[in-house]
Amino acid sequence: MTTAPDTEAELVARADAMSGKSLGELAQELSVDVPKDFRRNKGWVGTLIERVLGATAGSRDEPDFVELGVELKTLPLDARGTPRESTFVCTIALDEVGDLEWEQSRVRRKLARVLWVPVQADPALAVSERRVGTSLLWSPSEAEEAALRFDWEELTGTIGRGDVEDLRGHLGRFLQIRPKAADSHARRRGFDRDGASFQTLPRGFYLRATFTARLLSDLVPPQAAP
DNA sequence: TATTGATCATGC
DNA sequence: GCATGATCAATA
Repeated sequence: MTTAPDTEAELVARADAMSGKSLGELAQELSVDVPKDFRRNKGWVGTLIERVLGATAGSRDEPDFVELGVELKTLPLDARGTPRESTFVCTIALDEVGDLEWEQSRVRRKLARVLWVPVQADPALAVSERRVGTSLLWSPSEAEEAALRFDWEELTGTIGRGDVEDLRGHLGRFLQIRPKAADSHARRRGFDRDGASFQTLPRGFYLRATFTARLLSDLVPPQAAP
């Protein structure tokens, strides 16, 4: 069990030491089995990287590195180096988010400081052969935060008006709301237009891949066009 | 083929 | 049940 890093510098040093290694190598160092695919192990890469870097495992509503206030997110990249998937941020308290301000939001807290860890996710590569890239310790720029805030206010405003059922995945420029549940039958409390409590599908905030792609393009200059 | 909606495992 | 970690897979 790796101990938690004491400083951001130590965290970054660990991330640098990890870059270039394959998931197979890292799994072997930790004596964990490598699945053939992620159909029944969807969080496997994230959990593996957590352990490598010494994040506090668990399901608490806290940053992965509590002392540092840093959140860890892996970023699955396709063969071109572009994120393949959106990034889950947090679940939504549908019965209270309408009363919150952006400053108090879980989205803002979660994204205040993030260590992005790119990992190859080209389906043509065997899981154990996929390699970890160069991590990026990131905080949103003013422009990025303003953009996220805009989406957040629009989306939570819809919830606050009692129109949660109008929320679809296509809403939101960079931040979107999609189901986040065990299955489509899951239910949790929300409020309708009349303020009456009712049961609805649990939902979460996700960052679109276009947003995370930008972060990486700031880190790695684009290759010259062929 | 990009995206949205659905789903899987685990800990407390 | 709800939080954590996400990817799968049907659809547009």
